[in-house]
Amino acid sequence: MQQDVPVPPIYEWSNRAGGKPLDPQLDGLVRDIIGKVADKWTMLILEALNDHGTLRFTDVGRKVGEISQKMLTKTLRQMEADGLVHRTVHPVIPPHVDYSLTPMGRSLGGAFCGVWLWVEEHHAAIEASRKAFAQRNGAA
Amino acid sequence: MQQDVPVPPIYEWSNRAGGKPLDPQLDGLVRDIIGKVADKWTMLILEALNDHGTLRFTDVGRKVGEISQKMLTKTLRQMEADGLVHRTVHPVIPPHVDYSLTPMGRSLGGAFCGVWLWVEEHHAAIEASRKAFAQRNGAA
DNA sequence: CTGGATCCGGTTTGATACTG
DNA sequence: CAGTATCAAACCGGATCCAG
Repeated sequence: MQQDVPVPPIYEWSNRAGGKPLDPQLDGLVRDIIGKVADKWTMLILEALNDHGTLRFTDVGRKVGEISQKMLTKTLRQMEADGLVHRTVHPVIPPHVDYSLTPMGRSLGGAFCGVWLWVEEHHAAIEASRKAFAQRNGAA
Repeated sequence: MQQDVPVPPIYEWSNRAGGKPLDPQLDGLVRDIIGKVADKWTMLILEALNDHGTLRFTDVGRKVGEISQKMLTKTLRQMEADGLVHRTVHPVIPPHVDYSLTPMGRSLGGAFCGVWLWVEEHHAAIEASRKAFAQRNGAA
């Protein structure tokens, strides 16, 4: 494990699934959450809302970029069920629905911050690695 | 590895996609990386390797849990191409292949640490939120 | 043991059309 | 505008066979 991590008292990540027997039920839940949270659209929507505070349905899609309204709806609903986003329906015509992050959603955004920074930092290295890999294999 | 990228001080997350015009190409790459990195299996494998240092093919699958051999192979290959894992083939019989994280892979593990902690912290709240949501909707 | 290749069924996703 | 309904395509996973 990494030893240069100055995070002794807190729950160590190596502790989580190290060799420790977790409740199979809890493990299942955690796994399920990971599966949903570690989702491309979830991350992008999370970021869009974290950035802009409150957005309407269509605007979320615009900020996210290339997303079908089906996935937008589905992901938004999932996030709402998980308590990550708050959905406000204004009963007017035409319909007006606002989405914003809940405090929990914002905290998840903060947790993902490290990942975003990582991507920013390493995208060049990844690109290089991919090229090298393609050459090693594809162009044997 | 990573280079002299002109990443000023600390890239603020709200700064990343705030209203700043990024290179569309760079944005596409970042989006692609997010799509791969924010993957259930990638995260799980990353954790397994981060935990155990070096694992053989079959052992990675065992540590990850419920993963098909197809997905294991596929994800491992992708991670290798991206420079996250190092694949060592020992030319013996029977074959022996070791997988371990590269420095970049370990750093990604560190970046995800915050997400793991977040899940540990909030899984109960999520569960509660889901129940409440189900009741608001399903059991109207 | 470590995979690649393939068939096959179930799930997810995307594009499009339609509604209130 | 904010979705839902529908159909087709892509993907995932299991099982199996095969090769080194």
